[in-house]
Amino acid sequence: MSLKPSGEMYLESIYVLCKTKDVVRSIDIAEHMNFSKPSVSRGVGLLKNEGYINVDRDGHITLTDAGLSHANKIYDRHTVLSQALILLGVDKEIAEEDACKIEHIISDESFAAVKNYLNKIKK
Amino acid sequence: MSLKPSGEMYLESIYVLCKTKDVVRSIDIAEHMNFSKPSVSRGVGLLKNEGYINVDRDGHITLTDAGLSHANKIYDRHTVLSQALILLGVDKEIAEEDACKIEHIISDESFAAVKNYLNKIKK
DNA sequence: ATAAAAAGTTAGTTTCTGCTAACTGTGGGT
DNA sequence: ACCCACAGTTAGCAGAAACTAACTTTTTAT
Repeated sequence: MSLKPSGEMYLESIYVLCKTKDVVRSIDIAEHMNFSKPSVSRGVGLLKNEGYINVDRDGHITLTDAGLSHANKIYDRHTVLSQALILLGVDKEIAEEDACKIEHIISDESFAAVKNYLNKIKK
Repeated sequence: MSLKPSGEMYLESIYVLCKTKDVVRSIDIAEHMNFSKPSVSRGVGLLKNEGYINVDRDGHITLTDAGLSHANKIYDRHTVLSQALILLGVDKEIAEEDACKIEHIISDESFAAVKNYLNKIKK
């Protein structure tokens, strides 16, 4: 049972929310992603079962090592892809949206190539 | 009821098959996509209902104007995206696979930007 | 203390898109 | 004429991932 696109999205949201809030709950994720509470409840349950997050009895969510490393990977993809698109002249808004979709499906190889290109250009 | 990723894939396959065969049937699509006959049967039925293809009583499939224009669009995306990735150093095989996935989800704006970049570089 | 608001869960629905099993229909070869 | 192979369809299953409605449980505020 590997992480699916939707699981990655939840993980990424948790990661982002952790940076600005001291505590992350399901409801915060629901608001951030604009999903219903039951959807998040289910998503969070899966991530917990798969060992990517911990949920204490106050409903406070934290990333495990596996969760953090995966979230880092996805977040890196998000950053690099949106930056690359912006560099090509795409509006920030749209670049973000597209990065959100592409980050889950692009292969490691292609992503590495894009990242490499971006790094070269930035100099 | 707009075209979903899977519908776009069927359309693209039909388009590609049309270029090498004089007649395209469901079974040809099934072989080309490595899908079962019932899956293709359903997919073809949807495309027909939505007005993207015509199927005559011999089972011969042709693209309508709407179908052709959509197929052209997707095929263009496929070509441009895979070329762009190859240019960045990605293996042809992997570039093709990634293009297949990205072509359905990238926005018009981002695609235009990539295409523009590719055209500039090619000169 | 009690009522209301907030958070989370359960149950069941929907949509998408693949699958298998089993059927129908059609055309060719013997 | 008869049987088989090929093409296509029907019916039903599976699993991912969203939703609503309707709980329960917990927290807060008067």
